[in-house]
Amino acid sequence: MLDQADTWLPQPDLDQVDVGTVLQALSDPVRLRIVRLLDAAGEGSCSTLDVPVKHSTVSHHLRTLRESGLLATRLVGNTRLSRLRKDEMERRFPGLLTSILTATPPVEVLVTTETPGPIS
Amino acid sequence: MLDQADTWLPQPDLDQVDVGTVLQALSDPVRLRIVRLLDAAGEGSCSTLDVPVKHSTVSHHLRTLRESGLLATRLVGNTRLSRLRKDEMERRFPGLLTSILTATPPVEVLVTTETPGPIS
DNA sequence: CGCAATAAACGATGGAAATCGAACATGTGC
DNA sequence: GCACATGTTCGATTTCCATCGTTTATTGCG
Repeated sequence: MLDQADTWLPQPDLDQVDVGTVLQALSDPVRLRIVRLLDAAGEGSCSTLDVPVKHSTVSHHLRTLRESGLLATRLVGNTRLSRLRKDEMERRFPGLLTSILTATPPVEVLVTTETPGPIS
Repeated sequence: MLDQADTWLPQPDLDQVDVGTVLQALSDPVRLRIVRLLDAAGEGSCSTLDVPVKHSTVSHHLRTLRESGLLATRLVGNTRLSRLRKDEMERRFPGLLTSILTATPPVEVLVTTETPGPIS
């Protein structure tokens, strides 16, 4: 492993990835959290990601994210370090990932119903 | 025809909308198509949208999109014209809708699945 | 006042996906 | 070699949701 370059899991060419596939991958709350964690940490593995599901489920989500083009996974010994394909995603879908990662959480307000006009 | 202002269906305040909710709404292919059609046409109703599902299903999707903050629906007679809340979405999630609406379809590549043999 | 048109509300159903546990594979270190 | 840690894969289960047909409500029109 010392004198050898990293090996990577197969990943799709982003030119052949549809934006609907990416949105589908990001629609799951756990996967969205994984994406945010990876953006903050740079890299992460199945066991280091702090998500409220079991390891087998995390593995499934990481596979989904990788097959949708969002992640790149490199094999280091016994662990698999995944990272966001941020630059490539930015070239393929400019502004998409950035807008999601920089999105602020919703404002916590008690009374909410904005009704522009009377209904009945 | 009357001198009365339009009435609108209730819609959420975008400040209280989570980006995950929007991604969830956009993850469905039919809803993504509806969003694109509305972006192109400006406005549309349940019967004018060209989607491959029944009207009741379109109604359900329009409701989902409206409750996620993506659509505003105004009542005109017995029809309901929906439009994208594009400007508000741009302020709440800068770049998100734009990146999705301007996303190019995946590149169609001719892939030879056979082994690279001699060209006969 | 009926009648057609538009669309939402309702209930049911089929299929897809998330989740889990167990089994299996692989690499690490003693 | 053996025990342990890390992850994937498989099968089963369960939950969610897209879809549909029907019904209900409202509007517009004769």
